[in-house]
Amino acid sequence: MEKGTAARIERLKKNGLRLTVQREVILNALIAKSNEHPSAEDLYREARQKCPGIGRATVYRTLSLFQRLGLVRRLQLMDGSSRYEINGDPHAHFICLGCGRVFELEASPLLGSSPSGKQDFQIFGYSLRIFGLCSKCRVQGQKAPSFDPPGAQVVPEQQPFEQSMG
Amino acid sequence: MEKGTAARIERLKKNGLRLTVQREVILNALIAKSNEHPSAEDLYREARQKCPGIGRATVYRTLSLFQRLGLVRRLQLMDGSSRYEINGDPHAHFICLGCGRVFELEASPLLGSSPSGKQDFQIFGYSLRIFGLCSKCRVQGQKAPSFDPPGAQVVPEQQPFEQSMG
DNA sequence: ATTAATGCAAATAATTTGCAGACTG
DNA sequence: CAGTCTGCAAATTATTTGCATTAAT
Repeated sequence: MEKGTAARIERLKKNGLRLTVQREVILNALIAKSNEHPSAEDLYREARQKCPGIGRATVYRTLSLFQRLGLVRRLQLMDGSSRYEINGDPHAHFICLGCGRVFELEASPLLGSSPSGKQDFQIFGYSLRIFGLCSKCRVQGQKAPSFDPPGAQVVPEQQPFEQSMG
Repeated sequence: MEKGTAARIERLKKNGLRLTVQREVILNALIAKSNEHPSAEDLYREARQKCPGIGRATVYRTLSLFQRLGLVRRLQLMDGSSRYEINGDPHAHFICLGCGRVFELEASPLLGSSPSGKQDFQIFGYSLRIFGLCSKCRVQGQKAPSFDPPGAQVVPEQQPFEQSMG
């Protein structure tokens, strides 16, 4: 059994949910691949290795369940697709617009104070995604693309455009 | 012509793109509805008022174009759907898990320092979404739901589950 | 035994694409 | 005019759902 599996299965049982082969296989796939931030499809393919008859619907249902249990966290990419990771400490993500890889930023570089007591809102959680180019995708000495000013959430597609207002 | 339209149309022309009725209508719909954070479908319906023959494909293509031009910003909700807003100053969003409304947090309460010089990454932009309940959706005196610890990106669905590891 | 969970296939939903014709510069 | 844009409809993609069957407790 993979590391960390036991406590998580506990959480299933505590809620009167059943432990099935499929759930265990998906959980283990998640644990094994968490830092690769797999898609549902990735997990489906991985799960199939151990459990060939498993269906996509089960993977989606299980991921949704795990999410509600707080076992996994869903991360949405800019293209609308979703990636999953085991729910550990909250952290920010760096998403490379070049290769699409997701990096974890342990220290949450942007976070000054914790999110509480603001406005009239009751805050449960947050998602901080930082977009840019990783070292491999960044060509040395190349200047920052002009199409994507800080604050914009732009995915480059075909040719970048001129943006200056002047 | 709506306020702010002129400068934005400039940006179109600067890039050798054509100004069409459809683009102008969509731009104006965006300017008018920006703080409601409309969906593509919302904008499609709005655009239809002024331009009945417009097709959804045009709305999507135009939004994608405007995004690449830096005119609009796309915000993804937790259910995977997208909302759009005119690209002004970068700011955080508060997304109410109760009613689904999106609020702007001008001051970006979580942001301590600016995102630069970290790791090996070249940072273009970021997206900070905070999830919780707005004042209307929060029942006075009701305790925070147990299903969603800070850092998790969980949408409540049906019954919440117990999460404690103990 | 009960009743939740699964697999399949069909249904959704949101968005994208191919293409012939319409319109802008 | 030339080339960009549009509308339509069909195609994609990711995900959800209905239902009969299987399996966990």
